[in-house]
Amino acid sequence: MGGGTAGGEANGIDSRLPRYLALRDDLAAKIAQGGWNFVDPLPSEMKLAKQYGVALGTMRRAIEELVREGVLERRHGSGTYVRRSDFSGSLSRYLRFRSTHSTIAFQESRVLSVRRRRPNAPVSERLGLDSHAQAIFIDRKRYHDGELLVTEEIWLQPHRFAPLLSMPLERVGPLMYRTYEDDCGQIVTRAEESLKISTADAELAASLDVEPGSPVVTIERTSFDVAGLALEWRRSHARADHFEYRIEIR
Amino acid sequence: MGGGTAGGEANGIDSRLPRYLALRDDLAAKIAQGGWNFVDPLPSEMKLAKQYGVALGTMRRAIEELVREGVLERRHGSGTYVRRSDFSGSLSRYLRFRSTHSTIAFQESRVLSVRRRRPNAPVSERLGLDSHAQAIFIDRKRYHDGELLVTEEIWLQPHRFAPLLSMPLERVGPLMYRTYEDDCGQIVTRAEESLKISTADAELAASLDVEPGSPVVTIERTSFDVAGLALEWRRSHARADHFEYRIEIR
DNA sequence: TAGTGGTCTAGACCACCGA
DNA sequence: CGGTGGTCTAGACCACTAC
Repeated sequence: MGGGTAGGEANGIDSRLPRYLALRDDLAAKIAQGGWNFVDPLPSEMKLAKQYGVALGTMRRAIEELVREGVLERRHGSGTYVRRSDFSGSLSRYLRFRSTHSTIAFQESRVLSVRRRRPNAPVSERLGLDSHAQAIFIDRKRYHDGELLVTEEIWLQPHRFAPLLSMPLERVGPLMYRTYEDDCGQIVTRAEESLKISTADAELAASLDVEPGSPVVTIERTSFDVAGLALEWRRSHARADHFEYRIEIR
Repeated sequence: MGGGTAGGEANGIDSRLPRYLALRDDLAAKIAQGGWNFVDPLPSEMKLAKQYGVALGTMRRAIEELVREGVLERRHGSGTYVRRSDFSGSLSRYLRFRSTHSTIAFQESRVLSVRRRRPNAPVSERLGLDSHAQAIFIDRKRYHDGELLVTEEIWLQPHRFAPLLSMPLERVGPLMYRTYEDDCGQIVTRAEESLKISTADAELAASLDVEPGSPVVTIERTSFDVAGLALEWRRSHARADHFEYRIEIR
């Protein structure tokens, strides 16, 4: 049958979206729920198309969406896989701390605590939690050449990241997003980041080991999963010296 | 005929690329040369497909590439157009200067000079110029509420931006990318940006009207056209107070 | 109402991977 | 070699825009 005149669906999450978008959402939901792992391929395009009762091209387009979003990965003669995000990167990809001369990434990361804690209103709102609900809170510091460069507070969806509470602290860092994937099955696909310059008050100055009044970079980030749920909110304070931020604009 | 077995091409720029990519490059080149304007639509997909001797779907895919890159824009019942870049935006989209309380974009921009000038080696290299060649140099300042917040040096490809040399200064700003399009026919489609924090030396402090030693944000950017040529390199120094940078990571 | 882009189908051949 | 994704075709109907 040609055109949008539906045939025999039944399982679409959505209603008046184009089929390929409904399919995209359906696949996204399944991925967010851990329906497929990182090592085995999804069913082939052909199988998925038949399973959903759509043409191959339509299924391909749905998959293409998720590939563009960095959620899926195609390997030519092999199959389509859930992507192990090098997104873990964003920071490591975009942030660099210049060690005197050369440009080197972070060296050490230390997680000071992981516990349940009630966030304040703005954080609570960003995570879409009830105002009195608890979240998971992580306190973390980053060093380079033994020098403390970044302090971070990280707030997480309480239900999705419960496994972190019972892990030894050393195992939580240093690659948070990797830990999210491996131990909690949560995949971050998108984030919003904002960067400001401020000066260190006494407390921050002490914890970053700089003079009070020194410039400090504050980065706030909200990270989302495939389905658009805010998984994490974090705020990082970084020493402004040795700091560089790179980005590509399209 | 099915499959990649070519039919009757002849005009493709490229050889062993998929057809839709060769088409993309061909269209891109035509756009970069000003082959189509902003107000009239390109020939319809059907016409283009016939003109190039490919199937409609193949031509659509080529166009889709350029749409994703922000070069073309589709308007449903109307046609496909060369996009007037709101990229002009990157700054206005990502950069915000917080005026005490509210978040407002730039207000005023003043171009101090536009002239030929020989860039130093790093800039020269970024623009892909001979080491002794001249470029076009622009000196610019930006104000908000009468307060000077940004000073900028802008270096441009000498041949492509010659029209700027004979324009009244007031007409050059404040929307540079728009000027590039309207008066020079140059469309920026991509940019790389890097951001650092430094402290103002005497000269910079004077020109930004802050105390020497105050924190200053330095943003360096290289901008490219559809074909991948570096059109512009610029460096901006901004007062760190009232400064915010927002970005989405994908 | 004519023409444009948007969605969907069905089926072909090619290029690559892994057993 | 069989199976997977990658490219390409040809043609249908839908949704929108502009006249």
